[in-house]
Amino acid sequence: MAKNFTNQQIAHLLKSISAAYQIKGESLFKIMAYDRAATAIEHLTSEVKDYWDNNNLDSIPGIGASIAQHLDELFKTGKVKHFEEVLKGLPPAVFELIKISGIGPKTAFKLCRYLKIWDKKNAFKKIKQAAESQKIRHLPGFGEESEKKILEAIYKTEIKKKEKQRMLLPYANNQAEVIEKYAKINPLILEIKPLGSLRRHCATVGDIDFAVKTKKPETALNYLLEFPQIKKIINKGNKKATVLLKNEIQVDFRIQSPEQWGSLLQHLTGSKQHNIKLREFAQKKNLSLSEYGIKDLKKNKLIKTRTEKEFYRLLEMDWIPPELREDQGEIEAAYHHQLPKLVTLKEIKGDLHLHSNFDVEPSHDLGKNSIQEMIQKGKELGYCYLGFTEHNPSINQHTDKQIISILSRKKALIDQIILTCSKKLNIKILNGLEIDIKPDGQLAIPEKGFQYLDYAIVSIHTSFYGSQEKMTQRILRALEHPKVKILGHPTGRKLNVREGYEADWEKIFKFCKEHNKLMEINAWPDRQDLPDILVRLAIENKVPLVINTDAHSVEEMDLMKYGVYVARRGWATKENIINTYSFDKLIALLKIKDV
DNA sequence: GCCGTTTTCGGCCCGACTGTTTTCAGTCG
Repeated sequence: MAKNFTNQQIAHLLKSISAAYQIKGESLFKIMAYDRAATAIEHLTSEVKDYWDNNNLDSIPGIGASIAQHLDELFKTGKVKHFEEVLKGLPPAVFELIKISGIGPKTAFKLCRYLKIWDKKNAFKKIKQAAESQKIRHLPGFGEESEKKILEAIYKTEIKKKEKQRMLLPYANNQAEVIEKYAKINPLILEIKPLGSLRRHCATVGDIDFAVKTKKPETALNYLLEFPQIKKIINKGNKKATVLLKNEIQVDFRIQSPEQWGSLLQHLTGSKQHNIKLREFAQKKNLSLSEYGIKDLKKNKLIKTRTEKEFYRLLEMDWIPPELREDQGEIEAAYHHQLPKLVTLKEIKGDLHLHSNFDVEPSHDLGKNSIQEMIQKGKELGYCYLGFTEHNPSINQHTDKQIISILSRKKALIDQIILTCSKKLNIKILNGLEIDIKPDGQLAIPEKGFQYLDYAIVSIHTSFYGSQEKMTQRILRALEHPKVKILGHPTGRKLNVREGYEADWEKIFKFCKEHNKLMEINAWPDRQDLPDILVRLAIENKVPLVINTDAHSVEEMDLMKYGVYVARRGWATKENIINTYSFDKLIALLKIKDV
């Protein structure tokens, strides 16, 4: 009987082995190999167990014959003899303590040994007590400073555990703008740019990294460190500094001259995996890459680059949009000049998921603004069409007849608006509805109600936690209705709140492709759903996509860019995104009758 | 232990900062 292990568990196990080897002084490359295998598994989009079921564990990058064999044993028997050997004699507490930032394997081992801590349980607490009662400073190799650092790291880890949250992208964006504004007051700072996951437009952001262009590194850095919102300077050198803001956000500043600006941008944008792959690639050409430039190892000469484009060009590559820099094939594509032309915000021609304040008496939120106000805003955004999709009237509080009556009233209003306002503004209007998918896959309006709609979005808003098979069937059943064109916020995830539900996406994608149903990329900050990884999978399966804001007010119609970012991270081009199409092409594709 | 557009052997990304130590190891990104 095969045992099941999650990717998280396996990654942690491999990390522990890597740490154990580090303590035991094994070869550095073996340590790295295990560490890489662990990281690869953390970033995997499907389950390791599925690879094992298909007998292709070693197709995971970083996993070769040896680790594959160990994992095979793990799935078969639930344990690995070789790993047990490696971990033998080491306190399990070590693998808890390395979770504290600043404590690595060797430090953790020393602490466990000197303080006689063995068990995993309470390891954290015991270290904290030792630090608080100033016992650590007297241990060999430790001092007052390191004790203080350990204690601070523990407090920080405790906070993190409690909050355990990364910032949502729009929030991080706003925070970064405040710092940028402060920096730009100083004329010695020629340019400042937030990089890292913020520049790659990841859904969530951990720390904020800034690159700072200046000819006066010391003065510029000192000025930045006087930013009034800084609570504490964590570390400071000649070239970089790390600070903690009063709102607990960690910010890194990295200083560079204009001559080496390009290489710094590249270096600090990451991702780590992208940079590692890029440097390996460069190595084969006898080049060594760093934040300082490209070093020709034969001539022992450093080539400096002012721009990022130049940096990639010297590697014979096209410039890679930051959203793609995740080591998911973008380096190879850039080298062969086959990068996709990613969709842009400018190319978006309409928004098909909007909630006005027309009172459909729904069970979920009503919008704040009138249909007319939202049309006005759509015009300002340069859109050609809009779709109004309020939630369905609540089924508990209405009879079928009442629901039909509400829908017919809304259609009458829309028809009237089309005749007046929308004609005048030359913007097309579609009359839609966002309909709940009931637990059995039925839709929450009576069949007769559909005649008043141009199209429907279907979404799950309740009962998220069924089995994968049940959820898949539920979604497929809901998509069957001919008026249903879009699956709204498909995975149901809420960042920092809940995971999405389990479903067989390949199966759903296949259905969508065959029946021309659109998968939504919902731009709402805590949804960003479909997630980027599934966007890519959907595109590979030739599923048409639509980017919608789900706006409940005119202001929220501005959120479209965050949906575009998600699409770009999923390698989407204009052709993949249906709301870059003209209105005629759109209704032809969706088989929406003349409107 | 992994991996292959020179390689199935012999390489393996690169540098900043810190603390404790007397020149560097450990950790991080």
